[in-house]
Amino acid sequence: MTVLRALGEADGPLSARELWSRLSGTGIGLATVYRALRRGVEEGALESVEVLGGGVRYEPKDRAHHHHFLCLICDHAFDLFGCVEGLESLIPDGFQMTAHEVVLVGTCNACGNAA
Amino acid sequence: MTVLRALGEADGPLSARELWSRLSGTGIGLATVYRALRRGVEEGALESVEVLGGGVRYEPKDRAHHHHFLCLICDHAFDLFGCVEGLESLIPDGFQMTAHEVVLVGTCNACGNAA
DNA sequence: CAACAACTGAGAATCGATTATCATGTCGCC
DNA sequence: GGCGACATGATAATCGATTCTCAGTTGTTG
Repeated sequence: MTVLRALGEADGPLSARELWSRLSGTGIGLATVYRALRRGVEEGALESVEVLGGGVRYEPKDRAHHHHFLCLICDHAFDLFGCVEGLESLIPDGFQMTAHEVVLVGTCNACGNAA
Repeated sequence: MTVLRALGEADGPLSARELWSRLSGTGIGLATVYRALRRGVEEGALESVEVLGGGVRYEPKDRAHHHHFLCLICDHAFDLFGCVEGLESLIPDGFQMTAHEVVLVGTCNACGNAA
C-alpha cells in the first residue's frame, strides 16, 4: 500500500488531501486515498485524529502516546514526544476522563526561518 | 442580543446548532444565529474555538484562559478552569509556540450517572 | 485465451455546515 | 398614519469534504 507507506514516513498526521498531494506523482486518485484510509481505520492500522485548524488527519496506530504541533503558516501538524503533567487536576467532580488531547500552535522551524 | 446572552449563560462553548436549539422556543431562525455569531466575532465579543469531535463552537471572549472537556455521550463541551505544566518541554527546537489547546475527553457528570 | 474477481481513476452525487436571497416585520421619526 | 433603514425567518444556494458510480485495468486461475 503506497498510501500507508506515505503515512508511515510522515512527521505527523496527514489529511486526505495532504496525502494525496504527496502522492501526486504516482497518478493515484483522491478516491483511492480515501478508500485506503477508510480501510486502514477499519482494519485498525490507522487512527483518525482531529487537530485544530481543519479537518481529520490520519496516522499509524502503532505510534506511542504523543501530541501535535500545528503550524499556523503551513498548516501542517507535527508529532511531538512526551506528555504533560497535571491533567487530572482539571477534571471537574463527577466527570470521567478517558482520553486527552494537547495541541501546541505556532510556527514551525521552516516557516519561522522563512518569515 | 438574545443570542449573545445565551452564550454567556452556557457552561461551555456552543456550536451554532446547539445555540439554535437552546433558543428554539423563541422562534429565532438559524440564519439569525449565524449572523449574530459572525458579528460577535467581528466585533471582538466572541471567539470561535475548535474542540475535538466536530465543528466550531463559540464563546465570549472575556473569559479567562481555560480549556475544555468534551463529553463523548452528549457531545457537549464544558469549560475547565486552570491550566497545565510542562508544555514548553514539548516544543521542538526552532519552533515558536503562540498558543496551546488542551481537551479532556470522557463522560460528563450527567451522562456518567445516567449510564 | 476466457472467465472472473478485485482494484483503480475520474467525475458525479451526497452530506453537513455556512452563507446569500428575498419578502416580510419592526422601529424610529416625521 | 406613512416612510425609510435595518433586522429577521424561511428557504435556496454554495462550499468543501467525503462517498458513490462506473467503465477500464490488472491479476489469477484453469
